[in-house]
Amino acid sequence: MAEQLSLTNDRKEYQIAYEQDLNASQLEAVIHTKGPMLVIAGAGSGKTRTLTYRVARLVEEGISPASILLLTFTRKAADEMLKRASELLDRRCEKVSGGTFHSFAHTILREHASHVGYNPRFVVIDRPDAESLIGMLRKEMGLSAAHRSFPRKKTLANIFSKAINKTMPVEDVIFDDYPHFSAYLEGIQSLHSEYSKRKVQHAFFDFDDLLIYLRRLLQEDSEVREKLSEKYHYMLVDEYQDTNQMQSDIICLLAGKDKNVMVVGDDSQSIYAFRGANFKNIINFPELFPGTRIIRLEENYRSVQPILDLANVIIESAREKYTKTLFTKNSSGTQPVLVSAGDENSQSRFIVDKIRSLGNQGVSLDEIAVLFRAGFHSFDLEIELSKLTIPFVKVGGFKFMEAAHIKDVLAHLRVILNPYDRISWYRILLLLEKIGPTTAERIYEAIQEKNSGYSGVFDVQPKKAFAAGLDRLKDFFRKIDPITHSVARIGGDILEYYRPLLKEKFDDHPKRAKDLEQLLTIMARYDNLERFLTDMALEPPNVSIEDTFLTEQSKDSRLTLSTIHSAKGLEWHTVFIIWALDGRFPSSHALEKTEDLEEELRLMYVAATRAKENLFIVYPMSFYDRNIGMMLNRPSRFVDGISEQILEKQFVGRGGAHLFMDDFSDRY
DNA sequence: TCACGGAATATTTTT
DNA sequence: TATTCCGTGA
Repeated sequence: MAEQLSLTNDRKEYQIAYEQDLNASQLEAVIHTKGPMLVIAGAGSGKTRTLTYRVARLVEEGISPASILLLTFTRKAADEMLKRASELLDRRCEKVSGGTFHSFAHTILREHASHVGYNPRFVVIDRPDAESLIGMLRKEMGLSAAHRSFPRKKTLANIFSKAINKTMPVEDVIFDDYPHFSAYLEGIQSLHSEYSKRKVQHAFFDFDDLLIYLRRLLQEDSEVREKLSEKYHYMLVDEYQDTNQMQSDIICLLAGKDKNVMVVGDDSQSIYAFRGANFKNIINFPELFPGTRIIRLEENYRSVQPILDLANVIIESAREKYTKTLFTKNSSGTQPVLVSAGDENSQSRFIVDKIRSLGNQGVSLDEIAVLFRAGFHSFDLEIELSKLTIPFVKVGGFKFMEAAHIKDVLAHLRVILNPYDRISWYRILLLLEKIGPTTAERIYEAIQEKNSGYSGVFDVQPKKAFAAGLDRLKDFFRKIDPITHSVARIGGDILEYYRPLLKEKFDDHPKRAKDLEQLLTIMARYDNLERFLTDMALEPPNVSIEDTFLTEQSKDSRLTLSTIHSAKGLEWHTVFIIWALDGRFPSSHALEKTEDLEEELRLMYVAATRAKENLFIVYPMSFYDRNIGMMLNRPSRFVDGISEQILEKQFVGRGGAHLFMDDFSDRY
């Protein structure tokens, strides 16, 4: 404390007017210098602002930017904060190390992987890659043939990842979350160990491995650990409620002796427990770091009071939490409404009608969002919106990097760097006419036998059926030279080779060809192939496929459809939450376990606190869910029975009031 | 062995 | 909506 005072007294002149720009609690967090600190930041309480100012403050105090490490969950978040800090202060802030846990792990491991016995030339594989590897193994091991309902590869990847992230054996994950697969326990376990083995063989690191290996490195190599904790003398961690055990361990290991760790989060907004996040990390932090200063940010700068009142009521029933009550100085505003619609379609039509009248009041489409529990909940609404040609974006939908055609192109690049990459060879070979899994396997083996990198493919003797296709592939590989050719040049060659295949494979090839052009522009920014591929896995450009296709003007005014998960941290003038039907939200999957139900509750809280001015919570009055064979007809338990004073009730009949839909399309 | 078609299926997913 | 999976015929 004394030290801190002297610091502030010594240098009275600051470029930034901290006292003016921040409220009392924010200021307290920002000027804190030494020792651990936990900031409990309620929704809309200026969390990002606080982090940004603190980065600037540390730099202004004379701390070297390179010794500050800012860890976030998305690259975008880190970039954004550092950019803002630079605008506040000066360009020194750009030198702060910032990024995701995964990209940080990647950087460290590239340098030190060999210290713990790993191949430093590892390849980072993303989720779909991991899934296809699992899919291949499942087939090889004959598991799907033996049992009709053996889990799908996607499910398997989920199970494996969950086991890692929750630090649990696979067995327990199945027992807890997938009891219906317990009959296949043995098969799943042997598949899992095979998967781990193959990853090591191929030097594949999946996302989880990055964290595991980093932790292991820090645990086992004290020299590296000390070097790093010396280097990153100040750590700031965002969204701490969504960290898992591994991430918390990593922070502890890095904290060094001064423990200048600031973590920021909101336990009430923890919504990733299903994949291993442990919101108790936030509650345990002060125990882990004795002497932690705890600061609460409770003043909300986003929503009107009636919305906060509802949010506070919703979260009140959470069992384990840091208590905080959001308030705002903005006390006016309209009440949130619970809307009961006839059926799914009248729910959709209610939204459409409401959007129309909001449009008349001058609220543009990009200020409105429709939020839901699961991706497919918006299908009916999407149809309705398309009918009326109302432009919308669905976020959390298809990712640019995960599209088949993009992955096809990347596969060609990957085998150049890593000729053992079985996933990519399969992908490349299966594109060719008359080559199926069996043939692909044979060719792959033949390539490996030569042990001469990707040029092993030159010696493969093709059968007549696929000779033409394979010859084209060989020609392509002969043409390139990874040493002298630029990334973009190789990319160009791939495209030339791939275009005919693209036309064969996809009906919508013109659209996809455009995506590929875009990919080529991205490649042009890289001079290192390895770098490019890693970035594509770890920090893919955040464009959805449709985005590349839209004109600039239609981009600025589109309605947002989003899962609640993808809406975290965002805000809109008007928010609709649809399918607020008990059994859908909370999901019927979550009804059995208290923790699961609690997470659903927090999800509702997150959804509600996205709204600035208007909040509509909508549900169809009755809906038959064939999966559980039940009629759902009660509103979500999280909003049912809340008094009219907090939550107004409305009814919309079947069909809705639908008068002026013809001329609607002209309006946007 | 491969290609194709149709049916079944689906919680959420920053990396 | 869009994938994934399986059965069928060539």
